[in-house]
Amino acid sequence: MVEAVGDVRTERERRAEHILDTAADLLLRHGYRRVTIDDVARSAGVGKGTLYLHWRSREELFLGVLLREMAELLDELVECLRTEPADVLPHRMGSLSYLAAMRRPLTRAMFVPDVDMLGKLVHTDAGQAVQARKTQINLVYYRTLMEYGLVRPELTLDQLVFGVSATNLGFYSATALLPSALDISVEDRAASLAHVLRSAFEAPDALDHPDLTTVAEQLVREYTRFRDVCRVEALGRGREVQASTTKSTGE
Amino acid sequence: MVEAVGDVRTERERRAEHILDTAADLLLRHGYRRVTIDDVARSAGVGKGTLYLHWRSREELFLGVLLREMAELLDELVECLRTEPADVLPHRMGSLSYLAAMRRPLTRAMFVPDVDMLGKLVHTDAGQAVQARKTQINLVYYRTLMEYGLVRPELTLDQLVFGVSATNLGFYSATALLPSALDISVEDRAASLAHVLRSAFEAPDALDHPDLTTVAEQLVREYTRFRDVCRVEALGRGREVQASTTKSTGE
DNA sequence: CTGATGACCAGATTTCGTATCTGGTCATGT
DNA sequence: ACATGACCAGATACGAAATCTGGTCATCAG
Repeated sequence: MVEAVGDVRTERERRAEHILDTAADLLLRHGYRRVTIDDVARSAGVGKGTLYLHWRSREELFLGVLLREMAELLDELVECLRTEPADVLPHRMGSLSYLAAMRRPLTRAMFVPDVDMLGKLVHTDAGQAVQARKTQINLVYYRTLMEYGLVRPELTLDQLVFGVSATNLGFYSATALLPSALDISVEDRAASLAHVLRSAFEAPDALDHPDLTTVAEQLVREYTRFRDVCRVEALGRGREVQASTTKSTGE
Repeated sequence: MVEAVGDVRTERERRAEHILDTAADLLLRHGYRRVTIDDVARSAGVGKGTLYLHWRSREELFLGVLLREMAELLDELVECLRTEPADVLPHRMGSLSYLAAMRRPLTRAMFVPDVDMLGKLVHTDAGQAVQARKTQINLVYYRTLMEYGLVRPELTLDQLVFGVSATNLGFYSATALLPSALDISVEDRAASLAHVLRSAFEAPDALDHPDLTTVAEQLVREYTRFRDVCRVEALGRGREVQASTTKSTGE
């Protein structure tokens, strides 16, 4: 087993971050379809092969960009939860997520979805895997809310998950699909979403719930963990050193 | 002016309906992209030119199919409203519409939207015009509800329109975009939509409102009128007899 | 004379072979 | 040990020729 020197590891990370910065910039300016590996390498000032030292394919590289974006978004949410525990409530979480996602072009494109910017990226198998992850963390969220009685007691978990997901989907898609949505400010749209989520899914007395802080802390823990996973995966595993020739038995 | 014998007019209509039947069948089986004007004419057993006696273009013909489908859907809703005035309430209307739309492959494709079946049809200018019509009739519906105090009093018309539209959009899109939606029956999805619409937009005492029957009747009138417009437009205006050469002054 | 028809045409679409581009590898250099 | 860019196969873009199809209208039937 190799215990690398701290410096080396950090250097790798810095480079990976820099490449992601470049890729994000190009992605934003030209769209997934038009940005080539060579473009990214040249703009980042590294050799093309170097990219493959971090990510196994073009797809993984750009997925890394998206993952890092998600991580930043999670950071924002965690920050909110820390300063204001009541933000765990579905209607607060919902509108905060909506606003945060809409503020960032890349996440907005991801949710809307902007086919011109991200193209087929989200529809690849790896892209679906990311979506699945998001679903998974959401499930944790819903389950926790339910456990602590913050949602309407008459709802089953399935009903909650489907209902909230469908509702959110509608508001996210509205930007692109409802022409009338353009006449309404983002804030008003977020407020509308909050209203729907609160009245349809939130327990009436949720705001006065005694365990609000506990739930918030628990969610902060979960989200932080998930954010870290996203961060790490964003930087790429590179080509796993596969002991092919030498049967290195751990030395 | 020509007052045609009743028979002739009916004959025209019968033919138009028959052509629409054929077109609908082909549309369902092969999709908009693949069905040609010749296919429809041949299958319907009429000359190609005959189609242009009813519709000005291929696009209008297939839009006719959709319009007739919408008319049938409206018929269903009107029937519900007649037998049960309480169905005017947003949550009832919402789930009834959802169920009716999902039951019919063509309307489902229209709402979902199934890009393979309808292709670019809905995105043409004429297609957008149909959408605009739908928006318009919806506006009438919302305005009426508001006028009679059947929706939450704190909501403005804009908030109501946007909120309900976005919510609906989410549930309609869920079929295609949320993988988890497939594990839930159509009825349960409709029930979920109803729950959201009721709790978010409906006045708490709406069910006991004294004017429910009046509102239902008014809506029946509006919807019937709209349905008739759809029916007529579905059969096509054909080439308007444009007195070009002869200045026919009624003779 | 009215109304239906299908041969006809221009423009759109598809096909298919060629040329270019690009993701990914790896021998080489540092 | 690690970074690099020349290199290659397969994907993609391109373009011209061939085919198809929406729409028209001269012609014909009743």
